[in-house]
Amino acid sequence: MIKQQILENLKKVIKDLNFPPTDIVLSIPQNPTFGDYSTNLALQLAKLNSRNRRHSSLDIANEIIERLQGTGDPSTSLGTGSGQYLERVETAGGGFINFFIKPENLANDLQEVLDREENYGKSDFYKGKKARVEYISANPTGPLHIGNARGGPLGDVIANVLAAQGYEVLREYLDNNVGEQVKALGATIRAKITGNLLQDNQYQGEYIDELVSKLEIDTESKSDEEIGQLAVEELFEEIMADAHAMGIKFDLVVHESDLRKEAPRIVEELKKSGVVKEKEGALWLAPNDQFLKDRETVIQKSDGSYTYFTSDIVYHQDKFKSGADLIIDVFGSNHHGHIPRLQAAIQALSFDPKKLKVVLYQYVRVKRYNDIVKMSKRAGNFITAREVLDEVGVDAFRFYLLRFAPQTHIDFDLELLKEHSSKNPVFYVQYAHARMSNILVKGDQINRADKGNLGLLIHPMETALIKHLLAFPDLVEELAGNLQVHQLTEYSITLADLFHKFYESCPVLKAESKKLTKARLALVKGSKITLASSLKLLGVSAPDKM
RNA sequence: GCGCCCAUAGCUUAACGGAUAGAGCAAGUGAAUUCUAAUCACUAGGUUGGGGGUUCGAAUCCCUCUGGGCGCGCCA
Repeated sequence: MIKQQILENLKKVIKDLNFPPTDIVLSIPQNPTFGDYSTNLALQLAKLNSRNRRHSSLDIANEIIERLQGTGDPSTSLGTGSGQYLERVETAGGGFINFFIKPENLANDLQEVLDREENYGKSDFYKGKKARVEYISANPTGPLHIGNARGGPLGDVIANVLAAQGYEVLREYLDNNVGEQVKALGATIRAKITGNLLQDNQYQGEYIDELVSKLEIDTESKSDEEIGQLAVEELFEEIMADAHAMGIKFDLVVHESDLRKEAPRIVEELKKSGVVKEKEGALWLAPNDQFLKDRETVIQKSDGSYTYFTSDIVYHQDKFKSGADLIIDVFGSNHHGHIPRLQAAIQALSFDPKKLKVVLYQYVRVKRYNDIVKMSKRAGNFITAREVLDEVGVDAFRFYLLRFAPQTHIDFDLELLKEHSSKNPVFYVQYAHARMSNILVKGDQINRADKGNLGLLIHPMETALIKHLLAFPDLVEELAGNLQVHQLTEYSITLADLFHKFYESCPVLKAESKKLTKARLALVKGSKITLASSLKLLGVSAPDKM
């Protein structure tokens, strides 16, 4: 691959020139007049290289270029003579180094995509490493609502990306099936059945009525807690069904009722670490951390029972004990206060808190006639994930929620929902895939005596498309590190865009020559491989017809 | 009061500290002897909430103000 060779040569050159080692970024500039690949290396070196301040970034850039030109070996040389890869290298913008690659050489790199087929974009970089990804983990006191449904596709795609990079991934869900909330739900249902007036702090909403008719509970013989447990079991099943409808399956479901059994043990362990103190008859996690000093948290209540926090410490200890190298929690933003405490507990138990990465997402807000709908399970005014899912379909649902960085506050316009679904860019992307499939099916039927030559793909639209295809493996690798998986939607939209443009300007089956048809078919195939891979990571279908 | 997140075109939003801030929707003008018009080309739309600072370079980092979301010890 040309990009890798340029990187290697740059690395060698900065070593030869005695510059300090630095990460070299070789990116595809948005503006093609800045070359096929570009690096800001000289600008970075000028900053690092204070002892050599007489060198401006432009001087450094020219020095690097001069050295590159002289590397000699034709196969990897950056010389611009015949048989070599580069058309030219130039400096611009005060120190950027811009590489212009001969289009036919760039086109030959397409072979890599064709050879790897559905494995394109996968790597075994993290082979032997284990990752655990927890997501959704919604309270089973009501149906999954659209606000926190965002965590589903998000966690799912993070897991997909990690798996594509070689991690052995465990997808897991925590079912909070015990605690005060369960009693409160039980009390609500009892009140409904017995006809007593609902007090404050009880649950409302139609789903309560549905539960009442579905469960047929005998209120005489059962406590609030027992009633609540029945309800929570039912709701858990519904949440799992909703997750399934979103294309999500879990490898492991952990019930908090099981974690609570280990609560006494974990309290003892924390005591031994010296981070527990007794106050007002309860036990508190009180780590020696300035930031957490006034945020002590109860781990055992004065009545001897335990809290969710205690369960979560047990849970995370299990995750660490299982030998996971990477632990990811996808949480709604309202959990942010929980995180430093959890990290403190992990530290107290002598595990490495750096292995835990928390992805916080903001709740999706729903607008109805320009008003933001406040969503609360207790108030019963939420919009369920299922309503939206049934309305727009799973592909549009996932793609929409995955398009934006998790920390952004999405405002979802409910009244434009239907229209929104047909305008969702997912269809633009899927249409591109259908076009690719269609061309390949037809292309299969024509006589292709000539062997294709990828070097014929030198139209600017072809070059732009090829460059984008070649960037895919780097993207997936990067996402496994930074978890910014929304970039995959961006990538697939751009790929579709480039393909549609290529389609308009470069006839495939009706190209000037059979050879060109063959080469273009290869490009269509490479595009299809790459687009299908990115859609697969997103959990969105790649239709052959639309 | 303290803490976390956000503010980019009319709307929804993108952009490892990089070059002329990029898309889609909505608006306007075009494209059918053509591999799928769920497409393409073009037009219009921006002082990246305000003000300072750091930097060769800031939507991005720091400070501050404004406006919104979320959270803050016996809920989960």
